Amino acid sequence: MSDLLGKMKRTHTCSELRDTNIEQEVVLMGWVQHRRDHGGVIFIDLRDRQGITQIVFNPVISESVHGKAQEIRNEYVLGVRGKVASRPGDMRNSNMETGDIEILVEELKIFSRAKTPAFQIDDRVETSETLRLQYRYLDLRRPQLKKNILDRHKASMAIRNYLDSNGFIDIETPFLTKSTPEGARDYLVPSRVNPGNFYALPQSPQLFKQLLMISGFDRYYQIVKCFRDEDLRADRQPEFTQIDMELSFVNEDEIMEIAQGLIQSIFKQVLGKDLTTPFPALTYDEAMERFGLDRPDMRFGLELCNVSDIVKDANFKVFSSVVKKGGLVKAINAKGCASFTRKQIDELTDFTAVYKAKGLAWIKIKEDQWQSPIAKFFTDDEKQALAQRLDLEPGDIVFFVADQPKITNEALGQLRNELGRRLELISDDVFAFTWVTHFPLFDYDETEKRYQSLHHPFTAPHEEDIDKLSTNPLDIKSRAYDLVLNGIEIGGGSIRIHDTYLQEKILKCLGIEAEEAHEKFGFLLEALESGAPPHGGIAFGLDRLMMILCREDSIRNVIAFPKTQKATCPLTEAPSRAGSAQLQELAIKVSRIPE
RNA sequence: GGGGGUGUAGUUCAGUUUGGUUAGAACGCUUGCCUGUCACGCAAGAGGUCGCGAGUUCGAGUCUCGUCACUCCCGCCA
Repeated sequence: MSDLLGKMKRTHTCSELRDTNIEQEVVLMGWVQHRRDHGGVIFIDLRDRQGITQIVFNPVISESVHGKAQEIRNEYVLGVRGKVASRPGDMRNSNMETGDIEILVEELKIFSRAKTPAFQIDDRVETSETLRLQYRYLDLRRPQLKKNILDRHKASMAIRNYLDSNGFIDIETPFLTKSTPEGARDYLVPSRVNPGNFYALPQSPQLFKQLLMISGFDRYYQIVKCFRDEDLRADRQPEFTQIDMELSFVNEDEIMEIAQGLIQSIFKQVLGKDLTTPFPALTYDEAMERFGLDRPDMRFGLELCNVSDIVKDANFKVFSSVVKKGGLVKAINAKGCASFTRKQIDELTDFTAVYKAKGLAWIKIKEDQWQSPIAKFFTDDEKQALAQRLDLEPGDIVFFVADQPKITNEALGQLRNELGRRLELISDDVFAFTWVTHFPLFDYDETEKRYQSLHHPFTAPHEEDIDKLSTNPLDIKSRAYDLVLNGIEIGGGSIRIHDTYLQEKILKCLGIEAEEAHEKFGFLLEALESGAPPHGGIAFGLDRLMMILCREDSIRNVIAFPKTQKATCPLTEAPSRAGSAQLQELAIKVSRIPE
């Protein structure tokens, strides 16, 4: 039988007692982290959310309490009353915050006995993902995961305080709603009272926050769950959290300034780190040109270099024919890496093949010659031009990818990141932010033969580009911006279209007919006609941001109850089959549910 | 949908290349001893469907095929 709490009242946490508390009578409550039974005296590390304090059971103080303490095992939940005692000099533990003191226990309550845990509650012992998720409540007792969750709370408070003091209003938007016109698959929820009809869980509160602008709540925010039924990744969960904001009567500069302040405030509160603002900004075109990706990791150099013009007439047909077909030949000079082995080069070739590059050409620059399978194809003039453009010096190795622009940029951009990792140019302690602006408004979907919004169809184009709608839509730049941190997109937003006429033109360009538009989000179009302020916003992925702040490499480690890669929860065993009575009530034909 | 990695004691792993007697280690757990430890120490002990299924073989943790789970990536998705 367990002891009850009774009149026992916790006076302190396990992190706060110090030398100054000596002789005080205190009551601590918590879990047993370790026990060290010396036959006579028993030491126990008592753990709670805040920390660990050593408690001591000594038969000299109480024979009966010491006897009872012999039963104690790891993870038992205890309440102890006793006196704070100083630890004599060499018995102090400088590794513990509370290492100068200990509690001499006079009264012991065992609130709860615990089975031997499925894994040790200790960061030093790695455990499989399944087991961690199945016993998530034990996993959350471990220091690192606990710290991540507490840091997330700090971030959450920083966000609320900052946005509140900047005039933002926290407004909840519905989870049971209608499909939002963004790319991802929706999670559907059947409606019992409307048989055969479904709600969609929101992929983001996009339409609602625009409606709130039209309502006049000129600064809105929400820390809000969003849902996307797509395959998972280390940085993607089917339900994730956004810091969602929308503002009226502002342009992108103001939004970016406020967003920077928010990030600054989060870093200050969570890490105590002062970030310098404004963050640097790149246009999309510049990011693609220099880094090959729209989310460049700015912690290191190794920039990409376009050499298409130099090799366009080269005897090396792989290069020249690509250029003639409108492709791109770009290169990275890995300074001082001419010592790369054949094996290393092969690994890098395989690496770029993942991103569809057909090959990875290379040249090692030696003192007197170029060592390379392709060097012989270049004239002396071409070699000289390459050497100058790429700043080639003896000891360098330069990698080339030649392909359609999309593939060249992606493959070489990813290779750049890989080289950064391999050459250890990337530090966890550096936080390199950059804005990426002037995204294309559309891209072209080859399979569906039509234009698609890169962001979403409510993103405003730059004013000077509007007349390209009828001539060259792919040249239109949008008023969208992403915030990139260490090569990871942590947020993005845009100025929205607040003009019905322009909105209709854009929808037409996207091939969305009036009828279809009306059916999908007619309510927004109608609202735009009811007095819409100029407005725009931004949303940050809180999980990704916390992942970087906590130096984790998976967002699962900053989410209390995440899902596996198959989108299941080993703890609750969700998703699970529904009973046929339940399905019948929802008017879902049971016979069509696969066994 | 596709490619890679992993799966052996409660946990983390070794053993698989080259099939061969009773499958090991560390931590954890149990019991005993121990009054100053702090990942206490010492001694003894328990603990195995080698993910699952089939096949090859005199013989499979080890080879083959299938399958499941976890994970990383491509596709997909901001």
